[in-house]
Amino acid sequence: MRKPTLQDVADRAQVHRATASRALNPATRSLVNAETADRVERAAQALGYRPNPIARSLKTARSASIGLVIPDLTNPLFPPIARGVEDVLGAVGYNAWIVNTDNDPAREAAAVESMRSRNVEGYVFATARLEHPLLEQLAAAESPVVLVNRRAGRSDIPSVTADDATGVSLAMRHLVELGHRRIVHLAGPQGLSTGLSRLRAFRQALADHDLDNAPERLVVCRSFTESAGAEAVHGLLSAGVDFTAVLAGNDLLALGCYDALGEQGLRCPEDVSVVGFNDMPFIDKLSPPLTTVRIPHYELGAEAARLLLEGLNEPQRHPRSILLPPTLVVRRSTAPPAGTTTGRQGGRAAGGRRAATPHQAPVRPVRPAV
Amino acid sequence: MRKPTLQDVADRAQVHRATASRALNPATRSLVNAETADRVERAAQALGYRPNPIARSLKTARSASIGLVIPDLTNPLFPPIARGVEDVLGAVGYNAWIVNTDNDPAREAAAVESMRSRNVEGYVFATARLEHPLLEQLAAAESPVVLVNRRAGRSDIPSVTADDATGVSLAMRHLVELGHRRIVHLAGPQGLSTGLSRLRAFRQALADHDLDNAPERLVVCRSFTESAGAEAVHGLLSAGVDFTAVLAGNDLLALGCYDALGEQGLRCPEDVSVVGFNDMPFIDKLSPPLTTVRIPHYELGAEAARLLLEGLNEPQRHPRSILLPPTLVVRRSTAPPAGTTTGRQGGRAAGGRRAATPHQAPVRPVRPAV
DNA sequence: TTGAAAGCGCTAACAT
DNA sequence: ATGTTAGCGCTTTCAA
Repeated sequence: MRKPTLQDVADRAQVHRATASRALNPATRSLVNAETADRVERAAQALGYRPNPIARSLKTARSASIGLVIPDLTNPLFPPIARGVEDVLGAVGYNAWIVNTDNDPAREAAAVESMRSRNVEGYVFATARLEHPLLEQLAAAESPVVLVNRRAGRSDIPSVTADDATGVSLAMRHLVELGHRRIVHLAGPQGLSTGLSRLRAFRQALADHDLDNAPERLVVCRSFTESAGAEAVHGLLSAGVDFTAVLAGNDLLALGCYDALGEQGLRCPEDVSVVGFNDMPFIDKLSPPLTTVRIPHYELGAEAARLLLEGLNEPQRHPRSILLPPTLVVRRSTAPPAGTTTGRQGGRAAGGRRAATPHQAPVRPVRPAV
Repeated sequence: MRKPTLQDVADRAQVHRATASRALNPATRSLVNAETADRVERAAQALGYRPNPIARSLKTARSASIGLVIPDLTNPLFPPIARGVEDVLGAVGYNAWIVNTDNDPAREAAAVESMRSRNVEGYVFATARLEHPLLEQLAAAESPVVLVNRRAGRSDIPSVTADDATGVSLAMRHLVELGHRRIVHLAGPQGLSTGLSRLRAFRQALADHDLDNAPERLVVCRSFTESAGAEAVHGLLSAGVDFTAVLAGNDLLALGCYDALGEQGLRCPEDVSVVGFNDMPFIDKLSPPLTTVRIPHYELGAEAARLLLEGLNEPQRHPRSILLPPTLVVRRSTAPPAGTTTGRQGGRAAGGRRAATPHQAPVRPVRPAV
């Protein structure tokens, strides 16, 4: 039994296949006599007819699908974004074609070309760098593109990102209210909007709280990875930098921070408080559970998909970018610095969805070792 | 500048487009005069010609892509499998179309139909259940299908899975050598091959080591989730079941086990040893780091892709299934049971790639509370 | 070895 | 309101 085509349906309904096409397409159904349309409908039903999207795509140059470009699916950040994108698209009959670039521009370009040749109607990029020729090129060609999680340098490409400034501000307020004054920032790569904006917000927070902007308490890491975080903290400790808390540019850097502190015999939070960024899956299972700025990744993906669909439907509409509010999730990796007589509750300031109940660490006059 | 078509290339090379097609297709290139072929090649190069896969697919009913059906991308088990599949496929110019089913047969069926209509050439399923009508149906229709991670009840569908029997055996030997005699198994759902085969292997191991097959020390969980694991252990504890170690059906169940033990004030490994299954990302960051049976998920995916490609190229070949060997990764969640005078090294027995160095827990006569 | 012709299944001008 | 016609870009008989 060959798969029925539109011609088969038309034959059975005794109409021309063009009529059958119109009857079956919701957008053109009104052009055809209701009775005829019904007949076609029933014929299609009876035959189990399913339109062939390949043929349709060849004709229309559309595909009901978009490309989702991510660095690497095995980075736990991205699956929730992908699900958000897919769930929104799926609701309107669209699909997402996922590609991993491993941060390789050549792979990215190849993937985009491959998707383009398959008539994807737009792209969601989670790989944006501040300098990003391919994105510039797509934007110049007016390809529908939405950035998610990170932005590009030219700000006229629509994006959906977390409000890093607010996130950093919440985290810093929390630390300051606990009594910390010497806070290190492990900044992410400055070629990424997330790395840059969090660093800027850190500087702003230092100013807001009248804290020293000591250059030695800032480390720009080469990547958002556990090993880069560990390396950074080892460097700080061996340089004898004085600090009681670390604001990590993301959770993986915080993880590396845990590793390095552990190796040096320093305890968290008794000796050093640590705050992460993202609240990635299972990060609450660390010991101690990590205080972190939660970013709603699923919603980021969902909003990005909505923005892209909007762009597809109303191409002339002015591009928008969306900032989603992060929240601080206070867990047990933050506590008053050693030497503090009373830990002050950081609760209200935290703004997190969970109550802020900093672990009351035994007060011990420990300093990061030289 | 319109995208160049084959006709444009043919015009430039002064040949008919059929000739151009032959020249550009490696498989048919030998049919055409070498010089002519070269001319076509250069024309294509000059124009930046890229074949249109949609048109090709409409004509040939092939697509150079396959469907990858997984339950949920946000389960950390699956991204490595997906990468393994994609990397192998990518090397031969194939793509994978990833769909999430959320374990919903209706979604799965819809997804498969959607992929089929897009001419995918085969499927890798990571969602196999022992009873799986859709898989039976695809197998009956001789659609190229390879199962990964889990198998179906009918064993004639090719699959790539871990050798669970060996994995369980390694884990049980490790526990027994540490001195455990009363070991609980948190079994996964018995409708999944992983749940079933690990349970069977557990029973076998009890027999091999002359341990009591006490029914109260077996809990079949409704799902492979943290909450199911916690529930199971709460049940055991409130029923007063006597045990010193837990073999969890997977890492998430082990995680739930940690939660429940913690809530009851029991410590791991001092009071109860725990072994997981999978060695999923970041599971080594738990406190204590989880001893677990490592399954090579990336390789599972890679092998599945190879098997599928093989099936596409040699459809008549007899179906094979592949078992990949797991290894035991001994970390700090396993130790001699309380009351043991000397912890025996379980090293050689473990068979893991890391040396087995069980944490020497202080010996305290603690029992799971009633 | 190459060209001619047909057609994969569908949609959209255009005509009636 | 429906049918006619043409064609999306490619591959593959068939004929020369």
